[in-house]
Amino acid sequence: MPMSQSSVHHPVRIDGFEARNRLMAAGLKLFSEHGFEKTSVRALAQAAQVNVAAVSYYFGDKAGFYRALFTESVSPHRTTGFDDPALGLDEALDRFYADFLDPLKAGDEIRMVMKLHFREMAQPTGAWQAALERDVRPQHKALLRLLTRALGLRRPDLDTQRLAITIAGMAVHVFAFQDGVKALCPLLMSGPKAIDAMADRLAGYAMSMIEGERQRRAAAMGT
Amino acid sequence: MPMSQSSVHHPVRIDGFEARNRLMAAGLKLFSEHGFEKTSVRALAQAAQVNVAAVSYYFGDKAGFYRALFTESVSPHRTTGFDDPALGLDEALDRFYADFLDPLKAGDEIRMVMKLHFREMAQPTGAWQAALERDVRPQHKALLRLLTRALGLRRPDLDTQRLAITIAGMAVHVFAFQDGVKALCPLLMSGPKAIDAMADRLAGYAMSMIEGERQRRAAAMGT
DNA sequence: ACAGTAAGCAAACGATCGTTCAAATTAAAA
DNA sequence: TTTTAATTTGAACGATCGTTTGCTTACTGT
Repeated sequence: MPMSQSSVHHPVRIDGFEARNRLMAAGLKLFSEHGFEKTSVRALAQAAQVNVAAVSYYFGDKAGFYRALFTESVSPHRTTGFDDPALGLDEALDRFYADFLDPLKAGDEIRMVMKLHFREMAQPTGAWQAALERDVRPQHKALLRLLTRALGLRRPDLDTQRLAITIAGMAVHVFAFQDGVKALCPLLMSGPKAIDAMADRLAGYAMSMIEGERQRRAAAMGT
Repeated sequence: MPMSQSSVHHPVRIDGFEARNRLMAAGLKLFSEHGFEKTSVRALAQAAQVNVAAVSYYFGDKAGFYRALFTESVSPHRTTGFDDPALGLDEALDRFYADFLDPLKAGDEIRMVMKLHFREMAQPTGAWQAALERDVRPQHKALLRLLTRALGLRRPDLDTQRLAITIAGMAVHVFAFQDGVKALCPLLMSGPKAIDAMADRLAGYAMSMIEGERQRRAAAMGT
């Protein structure tokens, strides 16, 4: 078994971590490209230029390797503080969508992490459920707070939930189906400026939706 | 090659087409549940109560079986005629979302077909690309026509594309991530009445978005 | 009645998979 | 230097996979 930290009395050599890191990089690439099943341990070892037994040596087994890769990867969604009461509703939504779509402009790594995550949604192995509770749920709650405040409610109800799910879903959609979007209209998601424009439009859509919901509630109140 | 006629006298032996149909049913269930890779030919044969060789016999090989299953399955999205110019915009959107979300209320079969399709999106094997051109593209064009008319344009531009993608995406989202939605808020998608309510809200959201886009265009025109 | 054919079946094949193991290698510790 | 432990290695194992192969059964047409 590999040691995880260098002890004072018995320092270990650091070469081992490099092999581990190379495996992680190769795993992110291959798993996100071909999925868990179609990626063999031998292909991983060859891509990382390590021995076949390295996966078992460092991660126990293939599934453990995948789990480590999934949990140790940077969380792709980093929309923070958009529900700050000091922000106006339009500012909050602008920040939300800008932060959410930002990884689309970034390099390969984050995009590969995203692909891993969305693969998990369609074929949950349990690793995704943990990520949902840790990453998604808090953002949903924050969005719920923002909407509850914007609609002048004391507590979120079912319609607030519907609105929150849909507002977040618009951003998730362009992430998950960017290949399909590119097939339908290639210009929409190509280049950082197109991404920014999309985020801007999404924020506008959300504003309209919230305003419409406000009117719908007022009308329902009247009857 | 299999040929088959129904026997009148001694229906002891199973008709060839029945074995094929049983394989299709089992394949839809297992493939949508566990994916292509994790579904073995032996598991398929056992579930369909046929011999292991039946898959090769009727479909050539496992991949051919999957392809046949994917293409012969009923197309899950059947939103038709929502872009009829005789319909009002609100009526058109109502019909669009109602038709789109309708399969969520239906039995297991359509739901399994949907799961197959969304699996394909995350891990395209080529079968999905064909379905996109055949099923998705026409609906996108129809939605584009509807929006072009609603916005008073002569031809759709990039912003019209963004609007169309997003409006359709709201419906796709609740389909593709219904498990995630259920994890976040179980009440939202449980039962036919909840589905109807969701479709109703989505139509309202889309109306608000279109109205907002109209105003944004008018404002942009003024500057 | 008898050939012809579609259908069903058990068994086996070759390939690939994930994993294990014992020996070899390396570098730090004593 | 010797000792010790972490790492690397190539080979092999057992299991499972998709597919093929003869062979038997059941039915049809003449």
